[in-house]
Amino acid sequence: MAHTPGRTNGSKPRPTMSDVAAAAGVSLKTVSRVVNEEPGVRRETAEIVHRTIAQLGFRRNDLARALRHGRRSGLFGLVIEDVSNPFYSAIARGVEEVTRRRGMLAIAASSDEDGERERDLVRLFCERRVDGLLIVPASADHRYMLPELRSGTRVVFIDRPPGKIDADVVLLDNVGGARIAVEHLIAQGHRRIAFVGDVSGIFTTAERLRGYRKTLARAGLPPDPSLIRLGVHDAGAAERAVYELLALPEPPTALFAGNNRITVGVLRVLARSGFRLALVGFDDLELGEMLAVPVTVVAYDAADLGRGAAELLAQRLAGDDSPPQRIVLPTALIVRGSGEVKP
Amino acid sequence: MAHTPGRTNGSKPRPTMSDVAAAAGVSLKTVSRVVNEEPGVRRETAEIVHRTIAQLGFRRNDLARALRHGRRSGLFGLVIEDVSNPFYSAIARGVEEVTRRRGMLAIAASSDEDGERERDLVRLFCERRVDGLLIVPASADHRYMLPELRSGTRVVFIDRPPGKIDADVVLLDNVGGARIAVEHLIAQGHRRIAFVGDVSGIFTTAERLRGYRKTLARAGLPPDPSLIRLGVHDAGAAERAVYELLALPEPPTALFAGNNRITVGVLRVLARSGFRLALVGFDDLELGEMLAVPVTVVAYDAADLGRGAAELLAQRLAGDDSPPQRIVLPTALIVRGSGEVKP
DNA sequence: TTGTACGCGTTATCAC
DNA sequence: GTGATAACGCGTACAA
Repeated sequence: MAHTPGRTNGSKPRPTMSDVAAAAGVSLKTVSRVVNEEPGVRRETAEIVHRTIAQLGFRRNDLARALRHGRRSGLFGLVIEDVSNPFYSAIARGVEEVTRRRGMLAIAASSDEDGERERDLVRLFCERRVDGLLIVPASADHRYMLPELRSGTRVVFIDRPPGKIDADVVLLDNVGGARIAVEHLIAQGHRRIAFVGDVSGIFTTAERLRGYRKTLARAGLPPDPSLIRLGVHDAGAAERAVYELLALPEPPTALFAGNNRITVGVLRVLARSGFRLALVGFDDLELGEMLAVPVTVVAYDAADLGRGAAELLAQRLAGDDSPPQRIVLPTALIVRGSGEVKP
Repeated sequence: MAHTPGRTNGSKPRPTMSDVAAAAGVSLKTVSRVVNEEPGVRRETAEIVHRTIAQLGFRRNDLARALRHGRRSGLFGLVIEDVSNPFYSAIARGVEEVTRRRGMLAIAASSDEDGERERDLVRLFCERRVDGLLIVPASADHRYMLPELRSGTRVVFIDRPPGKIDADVVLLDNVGGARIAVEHLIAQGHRRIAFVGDVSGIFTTAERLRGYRKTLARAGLPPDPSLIRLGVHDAGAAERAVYELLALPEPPTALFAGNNRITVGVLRVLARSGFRLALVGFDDLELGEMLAVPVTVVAYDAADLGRGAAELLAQRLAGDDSPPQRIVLPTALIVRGSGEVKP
């Protein structure tokens, strides 16, 4: 028996339009017309074709369809950090809402914050001829995709701007979010407010730090470098950072956590040690109101990031060639208790 | 200017193998050999071709590639209830781990628990000629996909068995999970244990209810229908159900929650009302240990569902034609406090 | 080692 | 209304 890679078992090959045409006693083109609901086919002829299609279990082959010159594949490629992370899966959901409305589909994959993996995925997606790319950047230099862009593949970046190329991007208002967080803590009477963040090379960290500094300055509070802890990558590191801060000669009375992982670390310390420390975190937490320490956070609609980016991408594919846009989505403070502790 | 749907702006069309061949001064087949790393090309020739490819920004077209008879598309189609739900996105992550290892990709989409949407997605996926389907069923009758199966598209079901067809499925040990939950509550001295679950038509609800009943019976505890509340679809409904239970002449002293949404509803009541009620929930909750009421749950690795199903699917595509399998993944009790309240 | 001819399943063109 | 035929970009078989 010959090796037929497509069919492992005794399955019949998929019927094609030709098969349908032969069985129905019409021409290939007539079947095509019926399948694509084009005009110019008599009712009865269409009837026969429809019956034959149902009988044979014919399914149009979108691969062959897209092969035709100039045709779109109807596919978006989505590169996110981790498909199973709620923040990113919310983005995926937002993208799906847009693709669904347009009868398209999206392929999502995880870069795991690895620039090389990001490039691999972009290559894979382009080999599949996705119409457009949606990327949460993991790499710092996106010139590698210039050839793709020249070939007509459009790209919109999400949550962080691209590196060394100019392209559309949909961002959060990181500076504004940091501002409302810090202003809230100042309004509670705090003067020594710490910031714990991820590595400063990450765009969102840098922006949130900028907002933190600017707000302190505007309030006339002196900056204190010992109150800033960067390079904190997970909840465990955040716990250690908090203990260090609390061990200072003049410890902070309030803390602004740069993302949800850090917030979790801080909460663990607060729950365990019983320290009184005001806390506002960036990113909402699921069940935030049901935690032992109900947590006050800077929140936003992550799905909106995906929706906005996908819609912008669709607009580009529809022919919009205006200069690259930078869309900034708002953030809001959700008050739950942890941020209202007095100094 | 003519309407060219593929290129909206002044972008060059993608170079093809022919373009590369022409530019490099070799034949199309030579380029093909180089691209696919086939033997039979001289070093220098390959060099030239590689250079030309880089220069032109050529990318192999996987659509055309898959069109060749018997070739695979290298695509899995994943139908889940909601891409942004942590339970399902964990499954997606598990699937991705398998596809990544094999150089494949997965298209995921949400059925939103709508049987018709599930069928639409299966149709879309088949039109794209995915090699296989991974489905968390939303519909009750899967005979509609028999034609696809006959054509060689393989399918593995996840979390719930298919309806009216025989096929591979990867499940959780729902009965066993219910058993350890109820046994745990019995061991704490409880005699009146309530069950709150979703509609009984859902496989997982029915199985967990079965495990609940069986365990009570084996322990010699009399069944009490008033302690069973079904058709509870969200956290709000769960809250109401709990209040009803607590208002009974002989209220329960313990409660087994059929899924995470219900657990959340119960927790809300407990946090607000201060009632003493032991609780074990099916499905883990994020930050379960940091909640005001640290919650004892029946947990499992959702990613394993996806991994297991995707691996089974790959095995089928590799030629395994043994009878349909039913893989059951274990569950485990995570003790955190809410389940250890005495009667 | 390299090249030619053809087929994959579909759509577009243009004839009937 | 309907149908023959040529693309689309690539892989296979076979010839050179």
